[in-house]
Amino acid sequence: MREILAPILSKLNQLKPLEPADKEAFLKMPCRIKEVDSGQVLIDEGIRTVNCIGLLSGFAYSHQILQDGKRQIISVHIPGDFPDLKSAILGKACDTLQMLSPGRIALFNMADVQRLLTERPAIQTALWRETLVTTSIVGEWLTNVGRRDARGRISHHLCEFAVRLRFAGLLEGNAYEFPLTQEQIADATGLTVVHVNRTLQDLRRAGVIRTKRRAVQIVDWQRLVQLSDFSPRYLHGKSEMRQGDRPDQ
Amino acid sequence: MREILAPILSKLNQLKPLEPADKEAFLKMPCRIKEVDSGQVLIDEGIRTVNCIGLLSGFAYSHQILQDGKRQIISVHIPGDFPDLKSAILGKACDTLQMLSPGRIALFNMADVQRLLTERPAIQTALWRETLVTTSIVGEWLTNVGRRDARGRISHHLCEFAVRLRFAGLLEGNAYEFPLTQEQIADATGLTVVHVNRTLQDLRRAGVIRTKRRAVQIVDWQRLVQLSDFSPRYLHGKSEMRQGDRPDQ
DNA sequence: CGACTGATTGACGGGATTCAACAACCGTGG
DNA sequence: CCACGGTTGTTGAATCCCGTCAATCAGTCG
Repeated sequence: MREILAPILSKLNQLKPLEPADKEAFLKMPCRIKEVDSGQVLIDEGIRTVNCIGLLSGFAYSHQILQDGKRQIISVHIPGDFPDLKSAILGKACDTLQMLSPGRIALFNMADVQRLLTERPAIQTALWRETLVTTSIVGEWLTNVGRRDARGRISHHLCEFAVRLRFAGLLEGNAYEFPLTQEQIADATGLTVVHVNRTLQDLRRAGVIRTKRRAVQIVDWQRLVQLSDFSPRYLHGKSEMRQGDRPDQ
Repeated sequence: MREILAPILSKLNQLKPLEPADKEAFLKMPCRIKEVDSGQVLIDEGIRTVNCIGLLSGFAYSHQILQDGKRQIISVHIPGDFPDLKSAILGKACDTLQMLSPGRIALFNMADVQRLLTERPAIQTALWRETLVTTSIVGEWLTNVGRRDARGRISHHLCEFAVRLRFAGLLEGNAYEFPLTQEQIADATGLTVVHVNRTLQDLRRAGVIRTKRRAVQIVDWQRLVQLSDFSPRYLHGKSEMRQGDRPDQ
């Protein structure tokens, strides 16, 4: 029953091994399933949040907008994530959560979640760890934007996304759907669209990647890793992929 | 008794109101107090952590170093913080924690902390919230580095630091000790030392700030806020300072 | 006093931005 | 089926913010 929640449960279980009773308690929690469109706003900045969202399919992103209209993407969420956990626990959203692609979400009532957390400490630990891994990723993005050039920044994002998908069991080969437009890549990397465009061409010409619409194929994983100084340590994935490992192995 | 732990307890209590029993349980937890030097490394990248650190006095920072020697500072910690909570809960450090100034820390055994967390859920919530506020701050730094120019980035840091000190009860007037050297400011803002130096001169010449050694005096708070598009919302401080408020009011 | 760290300055170069088009691609509807 | 409008991707030229290199100055401490 409730197999639709499988991606979430599987992720929680990766973060902290759950006992059958934990899983049962989680699955018994009331929730509403909702189909959402690409571009749909799930949580808006400044909103008081009463629900907690689990992402079942599709991709989402959190971003902030400055007064002068500039935008920064803070994180990208993949199926299995709780993209607004921060807002939910702190009770106040300070960035906007929006879908990158059509998808499906599960809505939980915060009161139910709070009860679950006290009754099943393992689940609280799992969720806490999820927020910590998120912190870790944001920190890595900060390093990315602060200390790498355009090639490195974009390469790093491509690596990270591949490995995250892989940890979540959503990537088999070396090609995947990369749900960001060039403008969104720009807003995630602190660059401009124009420069992202040129840098992507650069990477293609160098034979490192191939792109087709929203799909990316990694041709030379080693080089991509080298260009971006990528090491998956910070993702705290269970399978402990070593640097230099290819995502398709 | 154990008044030395006051800064930590007070911060926890701000994040989540604690009952006397919570405070008592916290204070009864065994801990070791340690004086630390400026520059001392508390946790190194890649280390498995068995202790949990509370910062009692002085300032610390977390940073990552890339292969080519470039460095990015991820966060600055002030008294009352648990600067390595992430590493402690995830069990593995992926950045380096180092003192910015001489100070004093409290060392707790992770096993004791884990026990406390299950016995006193309010404390777990408080600590969880602390990690969430940290995430929030790192996200704001990301926006800072990704989407603001040098003036904005440095101004933003000055604002943030002032408000954080204020929330922690460590700032009365409009002047404070800013524990970062220009090189460290550069590593926090994704700039170079040279450019930080020129930008600081710029801010001084414009009559926005005054600096003397490691001390900063904010002359024109309004302008500093405007330059950096600063809004303290993301700090989730208890006193809900509105934008435009001056730190000395 | 020397040695060291941190702050400052100048000249020069380059990676990234800006502005302003244009092309390709998409789903939609006549 | 193709015309059409909107989004996304692509290109070129000029500009600039910031980086690089290298040297000097100022303060601190043993």
